[in-house]
Amino acid sequence: MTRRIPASTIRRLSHYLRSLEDLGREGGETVSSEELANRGQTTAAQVRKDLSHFGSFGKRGLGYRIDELRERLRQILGVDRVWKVALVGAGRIGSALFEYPAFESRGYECVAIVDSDPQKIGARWGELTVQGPDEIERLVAELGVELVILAVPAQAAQDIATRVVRAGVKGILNFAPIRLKVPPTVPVEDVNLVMQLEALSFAITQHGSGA
Amino acid sequence: MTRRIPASTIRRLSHYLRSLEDLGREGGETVSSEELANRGQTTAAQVRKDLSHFGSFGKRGLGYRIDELRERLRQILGVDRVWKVALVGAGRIGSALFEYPAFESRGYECVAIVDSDPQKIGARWGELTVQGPDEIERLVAELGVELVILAVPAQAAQDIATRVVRAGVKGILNFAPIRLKVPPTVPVEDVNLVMQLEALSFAITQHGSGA
DNA sequence: TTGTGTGAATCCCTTCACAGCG
DNA sequence: CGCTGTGAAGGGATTCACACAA
Repeated sequence: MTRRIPASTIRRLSHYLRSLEDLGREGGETVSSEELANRGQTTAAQVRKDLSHFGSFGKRGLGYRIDELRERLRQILGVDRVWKVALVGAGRIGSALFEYPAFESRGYECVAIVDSDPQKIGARWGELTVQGPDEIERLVAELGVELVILAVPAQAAQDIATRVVRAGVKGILNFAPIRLKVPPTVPVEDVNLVMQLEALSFAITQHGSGA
Repeated sequence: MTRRIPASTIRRLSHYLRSLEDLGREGGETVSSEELANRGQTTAAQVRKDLSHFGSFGKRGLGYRIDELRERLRQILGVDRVWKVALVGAGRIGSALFEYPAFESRGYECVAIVDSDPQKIGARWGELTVQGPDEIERLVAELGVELVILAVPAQAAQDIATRVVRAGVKGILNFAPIRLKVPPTVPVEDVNLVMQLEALSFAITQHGSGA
């Protein structure tokens, strides 16, 4: 049904959904593409074009009904349901994510925590107990884990990735600074803070010397 | 000197620099654009085009000298020096970043930590002491802070951003889920994990229904 | 009149192809 | 030869502009 959608469009859709929330207006009211555009860094035409890829659910002369648009965006992004997530790596990054409130409120439920450090195995994190790495396959299968957040050191990441994919995981949010080799059917999102810092230092350096 | 460089190019340059490191070869040897391409998700032509924006420092018939290319990439990205960073927000994310080893090894030096929680103020983190938010302007000025990592709750983020920019900060790595309003001369990089999770759930959802 | 939906035009990034240098 | 550097061609995403519906 949907054509090939570029990643930039998805990022914007995610942004529109966020914008709807802090709009401070009732669900029955409407928003215009113009308004949505002002909240992201984009244009009204871009908003309409983005949405038009998925059907036409705006009202001419009025705009988009907020609750309708929200529901539609949730469907498109696939967040109109709960995703079961396993956290692999119970270090600093792992614990930061575990406590991250936006996480659960957006429909991502952490159902398992795994770490290889014997000191951590058995520890209670809220309702969960940290499990050893041997348990991964069983946990994925028994709990129906669909997403894995991979927050382990680089040298351990590929092995874990291979194993969880084989166990049936459908997507990976990867914090390890390596390019994971997984089948093309399993999407991987890389979180790369060094890259983002370098984008900053580049922008600053260019700005100074360029102008 | 340099033209308008798209963000995608910068991301790739950052990647090339990383690839040079885990190439496991001496600095005096050479790499071809082909090899570099195989390590990123790109093509040989793309590598050459990316590099050509900044001059021609490859040798025809041979490739690029590794140490020369590394030095050049560092210059381009602005990481051929140490950047002084202040960490604002000493919560989970903050502590994760503080401990992140890649951080310091890439030339980003954390020179100050700030938090508004009275329980945290005064705590020792390595060589540093957590400071109160009133100190921000003074710290930025006295320590010559150039980058700020903003890891505070959304409602506090804009205020901090405005203040550190006024105090002379040149760039911000923003973990708060809002779009910061800052002058166009101050680049902001947003770290948005929810967006990345949504990109995953979109990809998985589409994959299942589309094919 | 207002604001959507959408072909057409534009712009920009990527890829191609090859001249040219080592 | 081998591999870079780069104009030219190609493809995709953004922007424009306007018909049309409420």
